[in-house]
Amino acid sequence: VLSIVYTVLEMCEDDAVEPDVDARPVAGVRARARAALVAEITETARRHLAEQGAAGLSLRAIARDLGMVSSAIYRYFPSRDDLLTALIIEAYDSIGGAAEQADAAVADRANVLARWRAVCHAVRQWAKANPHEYALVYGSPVPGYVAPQATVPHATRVSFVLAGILRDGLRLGPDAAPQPSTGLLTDELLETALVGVPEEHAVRALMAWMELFGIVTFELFGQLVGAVDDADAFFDRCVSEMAVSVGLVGT
Amino acid sequence: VLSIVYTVLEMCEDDAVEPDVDARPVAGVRARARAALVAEITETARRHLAEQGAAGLSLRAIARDLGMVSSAIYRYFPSRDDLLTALIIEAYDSIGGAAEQADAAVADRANVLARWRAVCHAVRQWAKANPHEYALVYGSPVPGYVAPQATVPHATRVSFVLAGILRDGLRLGPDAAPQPSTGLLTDELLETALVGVPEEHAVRALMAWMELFGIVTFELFGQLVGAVDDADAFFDRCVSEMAVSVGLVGT
DNA sequence: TGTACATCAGTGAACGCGCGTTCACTGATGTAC
DNA sequence: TGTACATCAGTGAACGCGCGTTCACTGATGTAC
Repeated sequence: VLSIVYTVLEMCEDDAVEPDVDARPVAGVRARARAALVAEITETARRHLAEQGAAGLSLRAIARDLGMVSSAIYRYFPSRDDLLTALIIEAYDSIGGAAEQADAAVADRANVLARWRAVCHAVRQWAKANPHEYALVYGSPVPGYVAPQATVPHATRVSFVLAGILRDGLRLGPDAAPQPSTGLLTDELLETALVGVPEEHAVRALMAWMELFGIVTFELFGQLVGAVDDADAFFDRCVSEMAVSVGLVGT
Repeated sequence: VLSIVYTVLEMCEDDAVEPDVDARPVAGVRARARAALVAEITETARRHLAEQGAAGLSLRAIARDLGMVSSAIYRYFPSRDDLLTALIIEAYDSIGGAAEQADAAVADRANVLARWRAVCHAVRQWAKANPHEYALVYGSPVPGYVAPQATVPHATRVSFVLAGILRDGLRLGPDAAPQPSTGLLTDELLETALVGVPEEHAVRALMAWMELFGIVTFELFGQLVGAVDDADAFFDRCVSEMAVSVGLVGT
């Protein structure tokens, strides 16, 4: 079912990896036109998502916007759900990229507190700039839709950034030995993102991660109205508190 | 617009407050039939919500279930949004009631840790038992719908329970003097739920509140798949950690 | 290099379904004199 | 107590709109000999 999506990803990579695409202009004219249209459809869908949310996403409306007939979309996406999957992956990559960029922008790699703060603020900024994309991936599940396994690596990018900062803060090299299984967390987690992190810190790391998204979600979905005056300052304060509880700075 | 909802609430109260309703059987036969039907509609809507989520909520389907014509619903609810409002209020009251009950069930009122844990677990249990209701109030906003002011008091019930426990833990009487405004939190909050709570504790209380719902949301919406093995034990551990960070128990 | 065939993009019509809301109307229930 | 009138519940048809998906088809683009 997802073959199209994979095809798209492959094509995008092809475009990026193959610089001399003009050297063979004959072959793949159709393929390139196809890739361009897939991109155009996804982009239009992304715009509709941003404007009206996932519920208002309609193949017909997208086709209308592109000046084509609705059935033509089926040449590129086998169904609405596959288009949704493409958008979900895009959203995860977008927020994940924002987090990675914010982390990388801190020159002093040893300043884990600055990196932590940068990433948290980047997540919040991204969410505020893309509320519907955020709701698509971190809000209520779309009814009747189950995210395919292919989305997972994209979904974990933010957590890997945060975990990396924590590991740097704890001075754990990439060769750290995995901690014994705690029963609470999966071996998968303890052997990848949180490898070498003691259980106590691992749990608190997960908590801070959920807290970060809990705060962003509550602010974005309007649950803080009437409770918080200065949302920016409040969030900054929360980020600092979380940095302490996660062990990045001493109390 | 919400007059119907108010009418419903009034009626329900009337039924509860007035025990000798049979003493005046003539007057209000129509009114009682009306109240019964409003209740039936809301109940059917609640069932549909539980089964298919807010997106699948349709006046026509509800009318069909009740064996009446779709336009008849408009005798009781002026629009779909008003029905949604009724459901939102019901959901908030349901989870709020669950929290209050869990708190009240702890006999030893001085054992604030036990009360804290009981309420947190009640919130999670309610969410797991009523995922669509939870998503309705704590998930993505329903597109095109803005919650009227009337929902606010129902929405705050859980937070009042948690705040009450915190205030008991800090041994603050009901006559505590409000703390000076911090600039972060609203005066409204500092003068009601968190009256007398020092700013440091107030911020951490809000954080724990958001964290609680962040955890429940992530678990419910599937974000923890692959990271957590024993969800029950993990949640319990989180609740204990939060109790510490909020100042209910010493480290 | 030219031709025959296969592949593919896009069309247009249709299927079958759903929805919220309005409106004129019938009949029953309550109310005032 | 009985009658005239007003209120209200529920009907049935209609408006106007949307959607995802299928299918037979045309015409253009690529491919193999």
